[in-house]
Amino acid sequence: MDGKDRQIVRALQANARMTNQDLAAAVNLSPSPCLRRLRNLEDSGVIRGYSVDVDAKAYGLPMMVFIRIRLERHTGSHIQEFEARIRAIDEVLECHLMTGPADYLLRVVVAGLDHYEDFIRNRIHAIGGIASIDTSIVYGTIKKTGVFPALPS
Amino acid sequence: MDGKDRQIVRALQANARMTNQDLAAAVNLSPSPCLRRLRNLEDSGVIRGYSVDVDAKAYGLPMMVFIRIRLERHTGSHIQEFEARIRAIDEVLECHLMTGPADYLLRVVVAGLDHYEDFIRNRIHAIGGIASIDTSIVYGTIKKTGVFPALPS
DNA sequence: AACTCCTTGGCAGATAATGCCAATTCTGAA
DNA sequence: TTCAGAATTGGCATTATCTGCCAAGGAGTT
Repeated sequence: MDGKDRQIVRALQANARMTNQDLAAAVNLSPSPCLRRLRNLEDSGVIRGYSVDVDAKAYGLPMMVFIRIRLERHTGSHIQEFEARIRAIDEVLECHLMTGPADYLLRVVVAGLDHYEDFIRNRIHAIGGIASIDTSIVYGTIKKTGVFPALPS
Repeated sequence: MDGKDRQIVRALQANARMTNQDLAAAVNLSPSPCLRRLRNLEDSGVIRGYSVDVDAKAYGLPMMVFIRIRLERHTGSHIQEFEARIRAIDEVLECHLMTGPADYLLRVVVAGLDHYEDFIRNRIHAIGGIASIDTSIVYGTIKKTGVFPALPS
């Protein structure tokens, strides 16, 4: 992982479907070594996968919610159980373990308030062992980028 | 935006660099109409762009932080100023306007505690008009997916 | 039933990906 | 400084993919 690899990463974060030729041009390499570096990044796990940024409202999921959750017990088995259940819920796009009063922060997308109520009642509360749930609904997104800041190479 | 478009979206969210032929096979279309649908989704803005999921630690940004910010004043000009300044900060990958006691939720990546202190002092506090800042450091990520839940087609 | 509109599938030329090999650059040691 | 070894690069040829065009199929309407 050197400066060139970081350049490749940032170029792809800005447009992951650019052709290898364009990518090579963007980072001042010829296509061959550029592709080899890319495969290395993929094989070594630095690049986890490629995704697409979709307008959730247009797709049919107009409501985005952040949820902070605190558990009643922090023993290993309760944590394992909770995390496994969370991973299995399709509406949960992200779940992070954090410092602070809440244990977890979840990012969730739903089709509306009805769907959200159903989600909380039948998916989250169904897990059990939850001490508190704190919901914040997203009004709007000021910024959303997948491009990392440049590092002093 | 019909069921087929949603299939295309989810397939690409799972692997945005798959070839059009593979995508077509995955959604039971031939390459031609599949590509046309894809171009439609791109041109209509449903697809905002393509990105790559990179291991931030391997890249050199081992620390991820969520920050909740409340403003002192909520007049239009203060809000515009704050949002414009936030958009210009490379370390801020996401910024959402939310319900609840905090106005904004930011997702930030930094190279370490020193970098974070510099970020708060010289980027965030420099904006002015901020009533409170509440930091939560991410210990680990339980789940992170770009794939939307399927909708009743 | 006939018409129209939208979507699809196949074909062909243009474009891009990728394995191989020689040439170059870089590194470390004498 | 000089040299040897290793890693990286660039070019080429083959293979695979993309993409515009046109005719065919299907759904909905009058």
